[in-house]
Amino acid sequence: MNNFDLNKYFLEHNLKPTPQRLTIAEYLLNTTSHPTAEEIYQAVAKKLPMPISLATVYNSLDILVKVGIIKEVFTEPNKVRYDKNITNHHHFVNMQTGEIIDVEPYELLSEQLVENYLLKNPKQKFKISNYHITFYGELVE
Amino acid sequence: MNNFDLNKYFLEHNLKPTPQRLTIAEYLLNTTSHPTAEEIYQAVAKKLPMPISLATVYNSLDILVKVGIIKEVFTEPNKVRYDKNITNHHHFVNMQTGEIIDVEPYELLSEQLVENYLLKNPKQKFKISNYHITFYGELVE
DNA sequence: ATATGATTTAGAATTATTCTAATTATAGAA
DNA sequence: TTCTATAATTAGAATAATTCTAAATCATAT
Ligand SMILES: [Mn+2]
Ligand SMILES: [Mn+2]
Ligand SMILES: [Zn+2]
Ligand SMILES: [Zn+2]
Repeated sequence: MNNFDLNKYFLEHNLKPTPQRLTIAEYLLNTTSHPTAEEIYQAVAKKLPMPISLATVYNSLDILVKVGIIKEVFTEPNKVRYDKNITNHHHFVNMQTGEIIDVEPYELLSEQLVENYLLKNPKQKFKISNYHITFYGELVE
Repeated sequence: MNNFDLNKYFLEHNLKPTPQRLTIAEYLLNTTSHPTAEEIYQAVAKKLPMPISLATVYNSLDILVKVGIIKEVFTEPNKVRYDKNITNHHHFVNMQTGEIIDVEPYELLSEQLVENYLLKNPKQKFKISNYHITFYGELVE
């Protein structure tokens, strides 16, 4: 999504495309990392001509989550990260660096997985609406 | 694990079986819920004859995690929960109540899952040492 | 131009957690 | 037994992430 689309997208969702919101969204859409609010605040503060407050960063992120441009991810204790990748996907945490890498879902397995968990845990009837896998490990080679 | 075992277990791991630690461990071992430090603090304070400090709860929980009597679970933003179930397992979050229920792993699928994720994401070579699934949904019937 | 509501802001407040430094408990040496 | 070293606990301060509050600014429609 480029700047033009972003502006349009905001208007379509009845969101004022303010410089703060646009810069935050643009920053997220141009990174594959999964930054925290603080990291976003630091980066966006440098780009904007006017000062920005951390409250605005949190407000904007909440709004962007609500309209569905971004997602929140919880992979670590006491830290929320934000993700431009809004498709269903999973995360690999590099235990050496802390880096979080997107992992594509495997639909065939996905169906099997949910089915089998339903069978395997018969005591309570779950209706699973979604699930998220966090992989932990390291990169090799 | 009963009280006697617990005492023995502590000694075997060079941990003084203090009333605070024993009461915290005992509380966790007798619940299937996944309580927070604050919930544990409240419960344990009632049981102990002497007062206990929240710092001791956090200290003791860290130690119990380190020796492997309990595990930490992260299913929600900005909240760590503690789990007596130290086997590899997953969690189902009841989105209506917030309740967290253990979900048994399905080993056959598990192997397939890891294998396939390795195949499906060939750009970077992951060495997956473990993974955790959080299911979201509701209970039916 | 003016009014109105939306947005942003600085800073206070809150929540979860960790740190600090003093106090208490305990086990082993004398 | 007393002494002593070390471990454990404590209250409260500090920190980190987030949310709240209430005032200031901005934008839009009259
Ligand atoms: Mn939020
Ligand atoms: Mn901890
Ligand atoms: Zn992602
Ligand atoms: Zn569990």
